Amino acid sequence: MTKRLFQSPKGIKDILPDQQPHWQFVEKKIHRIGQLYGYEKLELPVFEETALFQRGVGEGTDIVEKEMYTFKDKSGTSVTLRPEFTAGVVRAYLQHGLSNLPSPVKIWSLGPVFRYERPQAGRFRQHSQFNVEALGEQDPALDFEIMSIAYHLFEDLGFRKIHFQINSIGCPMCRPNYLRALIDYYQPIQAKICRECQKRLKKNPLRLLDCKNPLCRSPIEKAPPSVHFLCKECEIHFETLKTYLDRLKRPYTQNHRLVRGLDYYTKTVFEVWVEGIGAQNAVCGGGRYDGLAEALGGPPTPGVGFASGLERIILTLKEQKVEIPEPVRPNVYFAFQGDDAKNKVVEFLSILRKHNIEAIMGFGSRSLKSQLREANRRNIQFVIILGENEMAQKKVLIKTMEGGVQESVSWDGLIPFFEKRIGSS
RNA sequence: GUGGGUAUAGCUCAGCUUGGUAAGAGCGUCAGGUUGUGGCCCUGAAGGCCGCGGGUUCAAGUCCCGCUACUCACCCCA
Repeated sequence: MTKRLFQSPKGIKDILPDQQPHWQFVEKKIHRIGQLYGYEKLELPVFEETALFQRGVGEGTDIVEKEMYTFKDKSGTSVTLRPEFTAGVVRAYLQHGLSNLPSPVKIWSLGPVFRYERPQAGRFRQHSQFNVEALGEQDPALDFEIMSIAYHLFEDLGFRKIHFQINSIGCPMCRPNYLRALIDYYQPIQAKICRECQKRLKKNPLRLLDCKNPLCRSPIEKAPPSVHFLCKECEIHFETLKTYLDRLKRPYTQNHRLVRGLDYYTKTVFEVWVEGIGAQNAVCGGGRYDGLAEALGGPPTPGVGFASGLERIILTLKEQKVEIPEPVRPNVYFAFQGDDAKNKVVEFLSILRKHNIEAIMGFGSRSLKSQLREANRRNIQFVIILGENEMAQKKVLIKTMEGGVQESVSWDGLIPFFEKRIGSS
Protein backbone atom coordinates (compact mmCIF):
# COMPACT_ATOMS: atom_id res chain seq x y z
CA MET A 1 0.00 0.00 0.00
CA THR A 2 1.36 3.35 -1.03
CA LYS A 3 0.68 6.44 0.96
CA ARG A 4 0.06 8.57 -2.07
CA LEU A 5 -3.55 8.97 -3.07
CA PHE A 6 -4.36 9.17 -6.70
CA GLN A 7 -5.79 12.37 -8.06
CA SER A 8 -7.70 12.98 -11.23
CA PRO A 9 -5.39 14.42 -13.88
CA LYS A 10 -4.98 18.18 -14.09
CA GLY A 11 -7.99 20.00 -15.42
CA ILE A 12 -10.15 16.88 -15.31
CA LYS A 13 -13.08 16.84 -12.95
CA ASP A 14 -15.36 14.28 -11.40
CA ILE A 15 -19.03 15.08 -11.59
CA LEU A 16 -20.23 13.99 -8.17
CA PRO A 17 -23.75 12.84 -7.31
CA ASP A 18 -24.66 16.20 -5.81
CA GLN A 19 -24.08 17.79 -9.22
CA GLN A 20 -26.34 15.36 -11.04
CA PRO A 21 -29.54 17.38 -10.69
CA HIS A 22 -27.89 20.18 -12.66
CA TRP A 23 -26.59 17.85 -15.32
CA GLN A 24 -29.85 16.02 -15.70
CA PHE A 25 -31.72 19.28 -15.88
CA VAL A 26 -29.57 20.42 -18.79
CA GLU A 27 -29.45 17.08 -20.57
CA LYS A 28 -33.24 16.78 -20.46
CA LYS A 29 -33.63 20.17 -22.11
CA ILE A 30 -31.08 19.23 -24.73
CA HIS A 31 -32.95 16.07 -25.70
CA ARG A 32 -36.18 17.97 -25.89
CA ILE A 33 -34.76 20.75 -28.01
CA GLY A 34 -33.26 18.25 -30.46
CA GLN A 35 -36.65 16.62 -30.80
CA LEU A 36 -38.41 19.96 -31.17
CA TYR A 37 -36.25 21.11 -34.08
CA GLY A 38 -36.12 17.79 -35.85
CA TYR A 39 -32.51 16.94 -35.13
CA GLU A 40 -31.32 13.40 -34.61
CA LYS A 41 -28.64 12.19 -32.27
CA LEU A 42 -25.29 11.03 -33.56
CA GLU A 43 -22.80 9.36 -31.25
CA LEU A 44 -19.23 9.71 -32.31
CA PRO A 45 -16.06 8.00 -31.13
CA VAL A 46 -14.10 9.87 -28.54
CA PHE A 47 -10.94 9.70 -30.61
CA GLU A 48 -10.17 9.86 -34.31
CA GLU A 49 -7.22 9.66 -36.60
CA THR A 50 -5.06 12.69 -35.87
CA ALA A 51 -5.00 13.81 -39.50
CA LEU A 52 -8.76 14.37 -39.41
CA PHE A 53 -8.36 17.21 -36.95
CA GLN A 54 -5.22 18.56 -38.55
CA ARG A 55 -7.03 18.79 -41.85
CA GLY A 56 -10.44 19.68 -40.43
CA VAL A 57 -9.70 22.15 -37.68
CA GLY A 58 -6.65 23.56 -39.44
CA GLU A 59 -2.88 23.33 -39.00
CA GLY A 60 -2.47 26.92 -37.93
CA THR A 61 -5.00 26.84 -35.11
CA ASP A 62 -4.17 26.83 -31.42
CA ILE A 63 -6.12 23.64 -31.04
CA VAL A 64 -3.99 21.70 -33.48
CA GLU A 65 -0.76 23.46 -32.65
CA LYS A 66 -0.72 22.97 -28.92
CA GLU A 67 -3.92 21.65 -27.43
CA MET A 68 -4.48 18.14 -28.74
CA TYR A 69 -4.18 14.92 -26.78
CA THR A 70 -2.35 12.93 -29.40
CA PHE A 71 -0.78 9.50 -29.03
CA LYS A 72 0.12 6.43 -31.03
CA ASP A 73 -1.86 3.25 -30.66
CA LYS A 74 -0.19 -0.15 -30.79
CA SER A 75 -0.18 -0.22 -34.56
CA GLY A 76 1.65 3.06 -34.68
CA THR A 77 -1.33 5.03 -35.94
CA SER A 78 -1.51 8.52 -34.54
CA VAL A 79 -4.86 9.13 -32.88
CA THR A 80 -6.24 12.16 -31.05
CA LEU A 81 -8.90 12.62 -28.39
CA ARG A 82 -11.46 14.82 -30.08
CA PRO A 83 -10.89 18.50 -29.36
CA GLU A 84 -14.27 19.37 -30.94
CA PHE A 85 -17.13 17.66 -32.74
CA THR A 86 -17.54 19.18 -36.16
CA ALA A 87 -14.69 17.37 -37.92
CA GLY A 88 -15.96 14.04 -36.61
CA VAL A 89 -19.53 14.78 -37.63
CA VAL A 90 -18.48 15.60 -41.17
CA ARG A 91 -16.29 12.50 -41.27
CA ALA A 92 -19.23 10.33 -40.25
CA TYR A 93 -21.47 12.10 -42.75
CA LEU A 94 -19.07 11.34 -45.57
CA GLN A 95 -18.16 7.85 -44.42
CA HIS A 96 -21.76 6.66 -44.16
CA GLY A 97 -23.11 8.46 -47.16
CA LEU A 98 -25.54 10.48 -45.09
CA SER A 99 -25.91 12.84 -48.03
CA ASN A 100 -28.44 10.32 -49.29
CA LEU A 101 -30.75 11.25 -46.48
CA PRO A 102 -33.17 14.11 -47.05
CA SER A 103 -31.21 17.33 -47.01
CA PRO A 104 -30.31 19.06 -44.77
CA VAL A 105 -29.09 16.33 -42.49
CA LYS A 106 -29.65 17.61 -38.98
CA ILE A 107 -27.59 16.13 -36.20
CA TRP A 108 -26.83 16.71 -32.56
CA SER A 109 -24.25 15.13 -30.28
CA LEU A 110 -23.31 15.31 -26.65
CA GLY A 111 -20.17 14.22 -24.92
CA PRO A 112 -16.67 14.97 -23.73
CA VAL A 113 -14.03 16.83 -25.70
CA PHE A 114 -10.39 17.24 -24.75
CA ARG A 115 -7.97 20.12 -25.01
CA TYR A 116 -4.58 20.31 -23.41
CA GLU A 117 -4.76 23.77 -21.87
CA ARG A 118 -4.01 25.38 -18.54
CA PRO A 119 -7.20 25.05 -16.58
CA GLN A 120 -8.94 28.02 -14.99
CA ALA A 121 -12.44 29.09 -14.06
CA GLY A 122 -14.80 27.70 -16.72
CA ARG A 123 -12.03 25.95 -18.60
CA PHE A 124 -11.06 22.32 -18.31
CA ARG A 125 -8.98 19.78 -20.15
CA GLN A 126 -12.01 17.57 -20.45
CA HIS A 127 -15.37 19.17 -20.78
CA SER A 128 -18.72 18.26 -22.27
CA GLN A 129 -20.20 19.83 -25.34
CA PHE A 130 -23.65 19.92 -26.81
CA ASN A 131 -23.01 20.04 -30.54
CA VAL A 132 -25.47 20.71 -33.33
CA GLU A 133 -24.81 20.52 -37.05
CA ALA A 134 -26.90 20.82 -40.20
CA LEU A 135 -25.30 19.66 -43.44
CA GLY A 136 -26.14 19.98 -47.10
CA GLU A 137 -27.88 23.33 -47.27
CA GLN A 138 -26.69 26.91 -47.60
CA ASP A 139 -29.92 28.74 -46.88
CA PRO A 140 -29.34 31.49 -44.30
CA ALA A 141 -32.62 30.38 -42.74
CA LEU A 142 -30.67 27.35 -41.63
CA ASP A 143 -28.03 29.55 -40.00
CA PHE A 144 -30.91 31.18 -38.23
CA GLU A 145 -32.36 27.85 -37.17
CA ILE A 146 -29.03 26.80 -35.70
CA MET A 147 -28.81 30.04 -33.76
CA SER A 148 -32.40 29.63 -32.67
CA ILE A 149 -31.65 26.26 -31.16
CA ALA A 150 -28.98 27.81 -28.97
CA TYR A 151 -31.23 30.71 -28.09
CA HIS A 152 -34.18 28.48 -27.33
CA LEU A 153 -32.09 26.18 -25.16
CA PHE A 154 -30.71 29.03 -23.08
CA GLU A 155 -34.14 30.55 -22.75
CA ASP A 156 -35.51 27.20 -21.63
CA LEU A 157 -32.77 26.85 -19.10
CA GLY A 158 -33.85 30.13 -17.58
CA PHE A 159 -30.93 32.31 -18.68
CA ARG A 160 -31.48 36.02 -18.71
CA LYS A 161 -29.84 38.44 -21.09
CA ILE A 162 -29.04 36.05 -23.93
CA HIS A 163 -27.19 37.96 -26.58
CA PHE A 164 -25.50 37.01 -29.84
CA GLN A 165 -22.24 38.27 -31.22
CA ILE A 166 -22.23 37.84 -34.98
CA ASN A 167 -20.00 38.45 -37.92
CA SER A 168 -19.43 37.26 -41.47
CA ILE A 169 -15.93 36.38 -42.55
CA GLY A 170 -16.73 35.73 -46.19
CA CYS A 171 -15.95 32.82 -48.47
CA PRO A 172 -13.07 31.70 -50.72
CA MET A 173 -14.36 34.18 -53.30
CA CYS A 174 -14.19 37.32 -51.23
CA ARG A 175 -11.96 36.55 -48.28
CA PRO A 176 -8.67 36.90 -50.21
CA ASN A 177 -9.61 40.47 -51.04
CA TYR A 178 -10.34 41.17 -47.44
CA LEU A 179 -7.12 39.59 -46.22
CA ARG A 180 -5.18 41.68 -48.67
CA ALA A 181 -6.85 44.82 -47.40
CA LEU A 182 -6.15 43.78 -43.85
CA ILE A 183 -2.50 43.13 -44.58
CA ASP A 184 -2.23 46.42 -46.45
CA TYR A 185 -3.64 48.17 -43.45
CA TYR A 186 -1.36 46.47 -40.93
CA GLN A 187 1.86 46.46 -42.90
CA PRO A 188 2.72 50.14 -42.33
CA ILE A 189 1.91 50.00 -38.62
CA GLN A 190 3.67 46.73 -37.92
CA ALA A 191 5.94 48.27 -35.34
CA LYS A 192 2.97 49.38 -33.27
CA ILE A 193 1.41 45.96 -32.70
CA CYS A 194 2.35 43.18 -30.30
CA ARG A 195 4.80 40.45 -31.09
CA GLU A 196 2.15 37.78 -31.48
CA CYS A 197 0.34 39.95 -33.97
CA GLN A 198 3.45 40.49 -36.01
CA LYS A 199 3.50 36.73 -36.46
CA ARG A 200 -0.21 36.61 -37.14
CA LEU A 201 0.20 39.13 -39.89
CA LYS A 202 2.21 36.56 -41.77
CA LYS A 203 0.52 33.35 -40.67
CA ASN A 204 -3.13 34.05 -40.01
CA PRO A 205 -4.09 37.69 -40.54
CA LEU A 206 -7.73 37.17 -39.56
CA ARG A 207 -6.65 36.45 -36.03
CA LEU A 208 -5.14 39.92 -35.75
CA LEU A 209 -8.65 41.05 -34.99
CA ASP A 210 -9.19 39.12 -31.80
CA CYS A 211 -5.95 40.05 -30.12
CA LYS A 212 -6.57 41.35 -26.62
CA ASN A 213 -3.26 43.01 -26.06
CA PRO A 214 -3.92 46.68 -25.17
CA LEU A 215 -1.22 47.65 -27.64
CA CYS A 216 -3.34 46.30 -30.47
CA ARG A 217 -6.64 47.74 -29.36
CA SER A 218 -6.62 50.92 -31.33
CA PRO A 219 -5.19 49.37 -34.53
CA ILE A 220 -8.04 46.86 -34.38
CA GLU A 221 -10.65 49.54 -33.96
CA LYS A 222 -9.50 51.25 -37.09
CA ALA A 223 -8.98 48.06 -39.05
CA PRO A 224 -11.25 47.48 -42.04
CA PRO A 225 -14.14 45.15 -41.11
CA SER A 226 -14.62 41.97 -43.11
CA VAL A 227 -18.24 42.80 -43.87
CA HIS A 228 -17.12 45.65 -46.15
CA PHE A 229 -15.46 43.16 -48.44
CA LEU A 230 -18.12 40.49 -48.78
CA CYS A 231 -18.99 39.30 -52.25
CA LYS A 232 -22.59 39.65 -53.39
CA GLU A 233 -23.50 36.14 -52.30
CA CYS A 234 -21.98 36.47 -48.85
CA GLU A 235 -23.49 39.89 -48.37
CA ILE A 236 -26.98 38.71 -49.22
CA HIS A 237 -26.51 35.72 -46.98
CA PHE A 238 -25.47 37.88 -44.03
CA GLU A 239 -28.16 40.50 -44.61
CA THR A 240 -30.83 37.83 -44.86
CA LEU A 241 -29.68 36.21 -41.65
CA LYS A 242 -29.93 39.57 -39.90
CA THR A 243 -33.46 40.05 -41.23
CA TYR A 244 -34.47 36.83 -39.54
CA LEU A 245 -32.79 37.87 -36.32
CA ASP A 246 -34.57 41.23 -36.43
CA ARG A 247 -37.91 39.73 -37.32
CA LEU A 248 -37.77 37.32 -34.38
CA LYS A 249 -36.23 39.98 -32.13
CA ARG A 250 -33.13 38.02 -31.25
CA PRO A 251 -30.71 40.44 -29.64
CA TYR A 252 -27.36 40.56 -31.38
CA THR A 253 -24.32 42.69 -31.80
CA GLN A 254 -22.41 42.81 -35.03
CA ASN A 255 -18.86 42.25 -33.87
CA HIS A 256 -16.14 42.84 -36.44
CA ARG A 257 -13.56 41.34 -34.14
CA LEU A 258 -15.28 37.99 -33.98
CA VAL A 259 -13.30 35.69 -36.26
CA ARG A 260 -13.03 32.50 -34.19
CA GLY A 261 -10.08 30.25 -33.89
CA LEU A 262 -10.93 27.43 -36.25
CA ASP A 263 -9.98 27.51 -39.89
CA TYR A 264 -13.07 25.96 -41.40
CA TYR A 265 -15.49 28.81 -40.91
CA THR A 266 -17.00 30.68 -43.84
CA LYS A 267 -19.66 33.37 -43.92
CA THR A 268 -21.51 33.35 -40.60
CA VAL A 269 -19.71 33.12 -37.28
CA PHE A 270 -21.41 33.69 -33.94
CA GLU A 271 -21.08 33.29 -30.22
CA VAL A 272 -23.32 33.68 -27.22
CA TRP A 273 -21.70 35.56 -24.39
CA VAL A 274 -22.60 35.49 -20.78
CA GLU A 275 -21.11 36.94 -17.60
CA GLY A 276 -20.19 35.11 -14.47
CA ILE A 277 -17.81 32.34 -15.43
CA GLY A 278 -14.57 34.04 -14.59
CA ALA A 279 -12.76 35.41 -17.57
CA GLN A 280 -14.59 33.20 -20.03
CA ASN A 281 -17.55 34.77 -21.75
CA ALA A 282 -18.63 32.33 -24.44
CA VAL A 283 -21.19 29.65 -23.59
CA CYS A 284 -21.77 28.85 -27.21
CA GLY A 285 -19.88 29.32 -30.45
CA GLY A 286 -20.39 28.30 -34.01
CA GLY A 287 -20.83 29.23 -37.60
CA ARG A 288 -20.95 28.09 -41.18
CA TYR A 289 -18.29 25.87 -42.73
CA ASP A 290 -19.09 25.40 -46.39
CA GLY A 291 -15.60 24.22 -47.30
CA LEU A 292 -15.00 21.64 -44.61
CA ALA A 293 -16.40 18.53 -46.30
CA GLU A 294 -14.28 19.19 -49.34
CA ALA A 295 -11.20 19.76 -47.24
CA LEU A 296 -11.82 16.30 -45.81
CA GLY A 297 -11.93 14.74 -49.26
CA GLY A 298 -15.69 14.72 -49.79
CA PRO A 299 -17.91 16.48 -52.28
CA PRO A 300 -18.66 20.17 -51.68
CA THR A 301 -21.16 20.19 -48.83
CA PRO A 302 -22.24 23.28 -46.96
CA GLY A 303 -22.81 23.09 -43.22
CA VAL A 304 -23.62 25.16 -40.15
CA GLY A 305 -23.42 24.33 -36.48
CA PHE A 306 -22.49 25.31 -32.99
CA ALA A 307 -21.09 23.86 -29.81
CA SER A 308 -21.95 24.78 -26.28
CA GLY A 309 -20.05 23.78 -23.15
CA LEU A 310 -22.12 22.06 -20.48
CA GLU A 311 -19.80 23.00 -17.63
CA ARG A 312 -20.13 26.62 -18.62
CA ILE A 313 -23.88 26.28 -18.95
CA ILE A 314 -24.03 24.86 -15.44
CA LEU A 315 -21.76 27.58 -14.06
CA THR A 316 -24.08 30.09 -15.62
CA LEU A 317 -27.14 28.40 -14.11
CA LYS A 318 -25.53 28.77 -10.72
CA GLU A 319 -24.41 32.30 -11.36
CA GLN A 320 -27.87 33.36 -12.48
CA LYS A 321 -29.40 31.39 -9.61
CA VAL A 322 -31.69 29.36 -11.82
CA GLU A 323 -33.76 26.95 -9.72
CA ILE A 324 -33.00 23.32 -10.38
CA PRO A 325 -35.56 20.61 -9.66
CA GLU A 326 -34.93 18.64 -6.47
CA PRO A 327 -33.12 15.36 -6.91
CA VAL A 328 -35.42 12.38 -6.99
CA ARG A 329 -35.34 10.27 -3.84
CA PRO A 330 -36.71 6.80 -3.28
CA ASN A 331 -40.13 6.86 -1.66
CA VAL A 332 -39.71 4.03 0.80
CA TYR A 333 -37.17 2.99 3.40
CA PHE A 334 -37.63 -0.48 4.82
CA ALA A 335 -36.49 -0.74 8.45
CA PHE A 336 -36.40 -3.96 10.42
CA GLN A 337 -35.46 -5.57 13.68
CA GLY A 338 -34.12 -9.08 13.94
CA ASP A 339 -32.80 -11.56 11.42
CA ASP A 340 -36.17 -13.07 10.54
CA ALA A 341 -37.51 -9.66 9.73
CA LYS A 342 -34.45 -8.86 7.69
CA ASN A 343 -35.00 -11.91 5.52
CA LYS A 344 -38.57 -10.85 4.99
CA VAL A 345 -37.46 -7.31 4.12
CA VAL A 346 -35.17 -8.57 1.41
CA GLU A 347 -38.16 -10.39 -0.04
CA PHE A 348 -40.50 -7.44 0.27
CA LEU A 349 -38.05 -5.06 -1.30
CA SER A 350 -37.91 -7.16 -4.39
CA ILE A 351 -41.69 -7.13 -4.61
CA LEU A 352 -41.95 -3.37 -4.06
CA ARG A 353 -39.46 -2.67 -6.80
CA LYS A 354 -41.23 -5.06 -9.15
CA HIS A 355 -44.28 -2.87 -8.60
CA ASN A 356 -42.20 0.12 -9.52
CA ILE A 357 -42.11 1.49 -6.00
CA GLU A 358 -38.75 3.04 -5.25
CA ALA A 359 -37.48 1.44 -2.10
CA ILE A 360 -34.29 0.95 -0.12
CA MET A 361 -33.43 -0.86 3.11
CA GLY A 362 -31.10 -0.42 6.04
CA PHE A 363 -28.06 -2.64 6.01
CA GLY A 364 -25.96 -4.19 8.71
CA SER A 365 -27.49 -4.54 12.15
CA ARG A 366 -28.32 -1.02 13.03
CA SER A 367 -30.78 0.02 15.66
CA LEU A 368 -34.22 1.10 14.65
CA LYS A 369 -33.32 4.62 15.73
CA SER A 370 -30.34 4.59 13.47
CA GLN A 371 -32.40 3.38 10.56
CA LEU A 372 -34.96 6.10 11.10
CA ARG A 373 -32.18 8.64 11.23
CA GLU A 374 -30.82 7.41 7.97
CA ALA A 375 -34.24 7.54 6.36
CA ASN A 376 -34.67 11.07 7.59
CA ARG A 377 -31.32 12.16 6.22
CA ARG A 378 -32.14 10.62 2.91
CA ASN A 379 -35.38 12.53 2.76
CA ILE A 380 -37.51 9.44 2.49
CA GLN A 381 -41.26 9.80 2.34
CA PHE A 382 -42.34 6.55 3.99
CA VAL A 383 -40.58 4.21 6.39
CA ILE A 384 -41.90 0.68 6.67
CA ILE A 385 -41.09 -0.95 9.97
CA LEU A 386 -40.98 -4.69 10.35
CA GLY A 387 -40.18 -5.80 13.92
CA GLU A 388 -40.96 -8.90 15.95
CA ASN A 389 -44.55 -7.88 16.71
CA GLU A 390 -45.29 -7.22 13.08
CA MET A 391 -43.70 -10.50 12.07
CA ALA A 392 -45.99 -12.33 14.47
CA GLN A 393 -49.07 -10.60 13.14
CA LYS A 394 -48.01 -10.63 9.49
CA LYS A 395 -48.26 -6.89 9.38
CA VAL A 396 -46.02 -3.89 8.88
CA LEU A 397 -46.02 -0.42 10.34
CA ILE A 398 -45.98 2.33 7.78
CA LYS A 399 -44.77 5.67 8.99
CA THR A 400 -45.26 8.83 6.99
CA MET A 401 -42.17 10.83 7.80
CA GLU A 402 -43.70 14.21 7.31
CA GLY A 403 -46.07 14.48 10.23
CA GLY A 404 -45.00 11.16 11.68
CA VAL A 405 -48.33 9.33 11.41
CA GLN A 406 -48.08 5.55 11.61
CA GLU A 407 -50.52 2.94 10.51
CA SER A 408 -50.58 -0.82 10.71
CA VAL A 409 -51.06 -2.59 7.41
CA SER A 410 -51.29 -6.26 6.62
CA TRP A 411 -48.66 -7.80 4.38
CA ASP A 412 -51.24 -8.19 1.67
CA GLY A 413 -52.16 -4.56 1.96
CA LEU A 414 -48.62 -3.30 1.43
CA ILE A 415 -48.58 -2.91 -2.32
CA PRO A 416 -52.13 -1.48 -2.55
CA PHE A 417 -51.19 1.06 0.14
CA PHE A 418 -48.42 2.50 -1.96
CA GLU A 419 -50.14 2.19 -5.27
CA LYS A 420 -52.81 4.43 -3.82
CA ARG A 421 -50.38 6.90 -2.25
CA ILE A 422 -47.64 7.25 -4.79
CA GLY A 423 -48.49 8.88 -8.06
CA SER A 424 -48.07 6.72 -11.13
CA SER A 425 -45.52 8.91 -12.80
C1' G B 1 4.47 28.03 -22.12
C1' U B 2 4.35 32.93 -18.53
C1' G B 3 2.68 35.50 -14.02
C1' G B 4 -0.12 36.09 -9.08
C1' G B 5 -2.52 33.48 -4.88
C1' U B 6 -3.13 29.14 -1.79
C1' A B 7 -1.63 24.34 0.60
C1' U B 8 -3.89 22.10 8.70
C1' A B 9 -9.49 16.23 9.37
C1' G B 10 -14.37 14.01 3.88
C1' C B 11 -16.03 19.68 3.54
C1' U B 12 -15.48 25.10 5.35
C1' C B 13 -11.69 27.09 8.07
C1' A B 14 -8.99 28.88 13.03
C1' G B 15 -3.87 28.47 14.88
C1' C B 16 1.44 31.09 11.88
C1' U B 17 2.50 38.14 13.18
C1' U B 18 5.47 37.45 18.82
C1' G B 19 8.95 29.32 17.20
C1' G B 20 8.26 26.00 23.16
C1' U B 21 1.08 21.53 26.19
C1' A B 22 -2.55 24.13 19.58
C1' A B 23 -3.41 19.33 16.69
C1' G B 24 -8.38 22.68 17.09
C1' A B 25 -13.76 24.30 15.72
C1' G B 26 -18.17 23.91 12.85
C1' C B 27 -20.48 20.70 9.30
C1' G B 28 -20.60 15.62 7.75
C1' U B 29 -20.02 10.11 9.10
C1' C B 30 -20.75 6.30 12.90
C1' A B 31 -22.45 5.05 17.84
C1' G B 32 -25.19 6.22 22.23
C1' G B 33 -28.86 9.40 25.45
C1' U B 34 -32.32 2.19 28.82
C1' U B 35 -36.85 -1.75 27.50
C1' G B 36 -38.95 -1.19 19.08
C1' U B 37 -38.93 4.97 16.19
C1' G B 38 -36.27 10.28 12.55
C1' G B 39 -35.94 15.84 12.54
C1' C B 40 -34.15 19.85 17.73
C1' C B 41 -30.81 19.03 21.79
C1' C B 42 -26.79 16.40 24.55
C1' U B 43 -22.56 12.75 24.85
C1' G B 44 -18.83 9.90 22.60
C1' A B 45 -15.88 7.65 18.54
C1' A B 46 -13.45 7.39 14.00
C1' G B 47 -10.72 10.66 10.81
C1' G B 48 -4.59 14.84 10.14
C1' C B 49 3.56 12.36 9.89
C1' C B 50 -0.33 20.58 9.56
C1' G B 51 1.30 19.09 0.60
C1' C B 52 6.63 16.98 -0.08
C1' G B 53 12.04 17.67 0.71
C1' G B 54 15.87 20.30 2.84
C1' G B 55 17.76 24.31 6.18
C1' U B 56 17.98 27.58 10.75
C1' U B 57 17.27 26.29 16.04
C1' C B 58 17.93 23.10 22.22
C1' A B 59 12.92 23.18 19.87
C1' A B 60 9.00 24.35 13.57
C1' G B 61 1.99 23.91 10.94
C1' U B 62 4.57 28.30 13.05
C1' C B 63 10.92 31.30 10.22
C1' C B 64 14.08 30.49 5.33
C1' C B 65 14.94 27.85 0.54
C1' G B 66 13.55 24.27 -3.21
C1' C B 67 9.86 21.08 -5.31
C1' U B 68 4.90 19.53 -6.25
C1' A B 69 -0.23 20.18 -6.40
C1' C B 70 -4.38 23.24 -6.55
C1' U B 71 -6.35 27.93 -8.02
C1' C B 72 -6.89 32.53 -10.68
C1' A B 73 -5.17 35.20 -14.85
C1' C B 74 -2.60 35.87 -19.95
C1' C B 75 -2.87 33.32 -24.95
C1' C B 76 -7.17 30.87 -27.02
C1' C B 77 -11.66 28.89 -26.53
C1' A B 78 -16.95 25.78 -24.81
